[in-house]
Amino acid sequence: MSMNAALAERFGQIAEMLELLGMDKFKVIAHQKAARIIEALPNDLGPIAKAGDKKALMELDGIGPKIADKIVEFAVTGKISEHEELRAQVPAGLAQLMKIPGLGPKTARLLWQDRGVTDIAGLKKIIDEGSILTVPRMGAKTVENMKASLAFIEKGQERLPLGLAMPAAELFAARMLKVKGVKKAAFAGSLRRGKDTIGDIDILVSTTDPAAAAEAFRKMPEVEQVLVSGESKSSVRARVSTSSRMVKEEGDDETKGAAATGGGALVQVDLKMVPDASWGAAMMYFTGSKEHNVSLRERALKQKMTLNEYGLFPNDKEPTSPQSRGIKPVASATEEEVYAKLGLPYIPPEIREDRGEFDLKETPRLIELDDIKAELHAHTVASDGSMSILELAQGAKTRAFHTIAITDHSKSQFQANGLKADRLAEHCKAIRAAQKEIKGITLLTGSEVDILADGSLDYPDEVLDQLDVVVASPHAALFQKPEPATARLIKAIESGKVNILGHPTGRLINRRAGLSPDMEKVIAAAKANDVALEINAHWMRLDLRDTHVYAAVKAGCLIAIDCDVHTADDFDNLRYGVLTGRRGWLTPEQCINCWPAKRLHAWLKKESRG
DNA sequence: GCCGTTTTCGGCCCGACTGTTTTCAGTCG
Repeated sequence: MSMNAALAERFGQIAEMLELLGMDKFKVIAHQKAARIIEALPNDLGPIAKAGDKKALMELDGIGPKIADKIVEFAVTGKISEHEELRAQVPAGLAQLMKIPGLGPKTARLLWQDRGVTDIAGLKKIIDEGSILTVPRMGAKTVENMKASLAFIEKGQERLPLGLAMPAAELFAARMLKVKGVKKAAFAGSLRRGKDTIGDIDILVSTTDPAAAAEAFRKMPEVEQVLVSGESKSSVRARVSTSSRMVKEEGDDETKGAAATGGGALVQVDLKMVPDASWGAAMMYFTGSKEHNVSLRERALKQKMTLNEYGLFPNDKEPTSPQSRGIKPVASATEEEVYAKLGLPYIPPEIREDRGEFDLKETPRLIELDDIKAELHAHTVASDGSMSILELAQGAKTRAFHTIAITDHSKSQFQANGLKADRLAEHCKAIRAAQKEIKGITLLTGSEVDILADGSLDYPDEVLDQLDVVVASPHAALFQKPEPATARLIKAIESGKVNILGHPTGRLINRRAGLSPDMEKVIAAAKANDVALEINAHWMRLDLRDTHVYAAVKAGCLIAIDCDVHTADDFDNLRYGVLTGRRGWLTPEQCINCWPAKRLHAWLKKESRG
C-alpha cells in the first residue's frame, strides 16, 4: 500500500472512531476530508512528510497544522498515536456495523455501549434473541429493515463499474420519460459526473404527476425491494445486468435480461421528482458532488441567498424553506442560470468535485466524444483480437476516424498469442497491403509492446524502429512495490522508442489494484520525453484514472484516449475514456487522438524515436 | 480540526423520509 493510501485509511478510521465516541462532528468531517484529499493526490506524500515539511503539507486544502503533524508522525514512525489510542477504545467490528445501510454512528454507539454489541455477529445475536426490541427507538419495522440490509451487504456490495451502470441508467431514464406527466428524465449523481464506479444510480424526473412517476418506478421489473417511497423521492434496490452488451441489445424490452434471469448485480436506484421549473436546481443538487454542493451553498449564503434543490432564493432567514412559502426563486430552471446568478461560469458535471472549479472565469472547453479522430491501440486476430485488419479499419472508418493503429501484443504475451519479431514483420506487411484496399483512413503499423518487470521492452530497438506506433504497457509483475514500478515505467518512457504508455498502472476495477507508481515522477518523465500517457477507455480499466489525468493535464503532459479494441463493441467504450478525460480537465488540444491527421502523424514520427 | 471578499474566533448546507414518536431523532444523499 502506498503511503497516501495508508494515510487516507487511517484518517478515515480516525473519523469513524471519533464519530462512534460521539466527539465533535466537525472534527469528524475534517478527518474525512483529509482522507479524501490525500486519497486523490497524484504524488506520494512520503518524501515531503519524511522531511518534516509541514508547511508544504498545509498548503493542501483541508490539511491544517494538526493533521500535518499526524502525517509527519506517520511518515517517521509508521504510526499515528491518536489512531492507536482510539483503536484501544473502540472495538474494530463497529466499523462494519456502520456499513449497514440505515445504521449510523448514533445507533452503533447505542448498541455498543448499551448492549455490548461490538460486531455484526453480536448484532445478529440480539436480533435473533429479540432483545434488540428493548433498545430505545428500535421497533419491529426498524429491525425488519435491518435484516434486509444485513442480507444486502452480505452479498458483498461492490461499487458498480461505470460501463455497467450507465446503460442501466439510460434504460431507466428512457422508461420514465414515457410515464404520464413526465416532462424530463435523466440520470444524475456520480454517474453523470463520470466516476469510474458508482454506489447507486440517481434518476431525476420533472413531472406534473409525481404519484404516477413513483408508481411506475417502483413497478419496474428489475425492482426487488422498495426502500423509501415519498412524495418527491423513492429508492429501490434493483437488479441490473452485469453484461454490458445485453442492456444495449435489450433496448426497452422489459421481459428479458437480468430481471428475468436473476443474475446481475443488485444496486440502489434513487428517483427524485421535481416540478419542471426546478429542473436546473434539482439537476445540480442531484448531480453533486456533495463537496461541490456544500461549496455552492456556502457561496450562496455569502451572497445573501440560499440554494436548495428547488432553486436559488433570496435568503430571508426564515426557519421554513422559501419554496414552501411561495417565494419566487432568483434562478431554478437551468443549471446555467443558477451558476450565472452565483457569479460562476457553467461548470461541467465531470469537474464538480470542489477541486479548483470555483476559480474558473469561464467554462473550460473540455474534450468531447466527437473530438476523437483516431484510435491508436487495437488488436486483431493476429494476437487476441476478434477482427481482421480490414474489419478493424472499417470499424474505425465508420466512426469517422482518420487513423487507426494496429497494435497487437508482443512476444511475452504468449497467452494472448503475442507476435515474435518475424510474425510482426509479416503482420506489418499485411497492414500495408490492407491499406491499399481501403481508402479514407490511414492504417498505421504498431505494437502494444510489453514493459517487462525491469522496464526493458519486449522487442529489440531495431524491431521497434520499424513501427509507426509503439504503445508500451505493463501486463505482468503488477504486484511490484511502488519504487520499482516507478523505475520500470520511467525506463520505458526514457527508452526513446515509445509513443504512448498504455494503461500505466494495469489496474482492473474491483479486481486488481495494479501498480502504484509515483505518478508525479512518471508524468514528469513522460512530459520530458514527449510520450503520451494513455487513458485506456475500457470501463474495467479506465487507466489512467481521473486523478492521474488531472495531474498529467496540469503538468502539460500529452494524453491518448484509446479503446484497446479487441472486438467490434469495444469502440463503444470510448465515451467512458472521454468522461475520465473530462474529469481530469482534459482539452482536445492536449489529447493526441483529437489532432488532425497531419499533426498526429508528424508527432508519431518524431526524431527521438528511431 | 479547518478556515477567512464580514472573521485568527466562531462559524462550519439543506431537505426528504422513516419509524418511533406525542414533536422529533437518526440517516441519507
